[in-house]
Amino acid sequence: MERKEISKSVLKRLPGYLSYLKSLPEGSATYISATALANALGMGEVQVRKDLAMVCDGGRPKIGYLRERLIEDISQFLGYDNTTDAILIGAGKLGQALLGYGGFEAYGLNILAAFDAAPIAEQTQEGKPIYHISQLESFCRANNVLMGIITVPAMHAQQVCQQLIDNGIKAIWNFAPTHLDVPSNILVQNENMATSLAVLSMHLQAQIKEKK
Amino acid sequence: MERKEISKSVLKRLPGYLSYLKSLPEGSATYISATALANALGMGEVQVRKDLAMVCDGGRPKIGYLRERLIEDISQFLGYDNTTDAILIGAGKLGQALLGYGGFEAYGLNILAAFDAAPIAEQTQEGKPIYHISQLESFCRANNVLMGIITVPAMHAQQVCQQLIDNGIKAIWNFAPTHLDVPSNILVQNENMATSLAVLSMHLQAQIKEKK
DNA sequence: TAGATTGTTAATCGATTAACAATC
DNA sequence: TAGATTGTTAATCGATTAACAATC
Repeated sequence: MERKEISKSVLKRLPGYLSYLKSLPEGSATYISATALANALGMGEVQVRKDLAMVCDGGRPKIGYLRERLIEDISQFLGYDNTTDAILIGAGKLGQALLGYGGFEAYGLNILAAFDAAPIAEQTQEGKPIYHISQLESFCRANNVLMGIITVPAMHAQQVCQQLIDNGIKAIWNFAPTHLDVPSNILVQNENMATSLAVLSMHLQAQIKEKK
Repeated sequence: MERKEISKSVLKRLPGYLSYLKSLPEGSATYISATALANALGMGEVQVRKDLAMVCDGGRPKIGYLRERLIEDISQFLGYDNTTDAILIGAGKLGQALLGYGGFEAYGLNILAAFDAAPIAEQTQEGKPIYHISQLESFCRANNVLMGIITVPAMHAQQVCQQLIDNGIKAIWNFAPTHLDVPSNILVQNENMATSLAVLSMHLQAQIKEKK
């Protein structure tokens, strides 16, 4: 398989295919067609086929794709098979919820530790260490961490972001509802609840109006 | 101002403008230009101008937009000024973090209560009630709730989703990492962590490869 | 063979960007 | 007036969809 340049829109759909494929019971058919996948996820079948073409080499006409193989290919493409170490800054409610969420391992994400300006405990219920923010530097150097998760209040996010970059972080998952200024080689992925809410409440407004 | 049809992409950018405008200190200039906004958020200025044109009626050439007015217009457009009531299903870690997060009020979202198949407490630390899932129906009827937040494990999400729809919910904020099948008049907004992670880890893979 | 499916090439659609006229 | 800015019209770009040939 030749690895072509992949667009962000395709990339964002891949986890959906993967999770659906994985959710199929053990005894399911060995092969699955793009048509079946598309129907299950409410998408166009051509789109599914094109997306799959990016990550695996070929289904078989009239039969479809080898399910197990497809799972493997997508997982590998998304890097789920080799884990990424990350640290989390801001051990508040949201931060602790993320620390406690066991599900990230399935995505190859391993949160090593949390940092906070005023740690309330030495570790979480699950045993993940919570350090004072002053330990950030030495920890990053020692563990060669590349991903940082920001769950501090918006007010402090930019400053924390800068600290992360200074310590070698290359990718930032930002839960703070604010824009972060970063150099072009650093990637910020905003988990923006406000954005989702905007879409939802616009839909409700339209529905309410319609009813009148 | 004539309310035109707004695209999702524009809609998703509006909260960003709003939060930046609100973050400006009290004593800031009365007017702000699209150019200034664009620079601050790292966007194209034409795009900002076009977006703003959707929600407010006109800035003044050479001067810009009235900052206060812009905040008001975007807030109103996004429906932040009239609150939406919501209920949350699944009072696990993530559910409780969302229940406890005070910031949603600023977005006009009011989570009335949580429901769970096995409630571990009668209410959260913050005093939000946690009911048994069997109470869902009567609660929805009594309070005319239109938005539901799903924070149950993926396995149960579709079933919970159906219950919500049966009880009159029109918009669903889905935190479960799974696809939900719904009728076309119901909106599902997926808060998909896997999607974000895919983008982030792809970036890291590219960086690591580059280094070699 | 007929039919279901894949994969590719072309057409469409929508969103972003560029160019420019209008305004203060 | 000159220059900064707005808002609009046209061009570009990218992604989705449609049409179709290839395959088993």
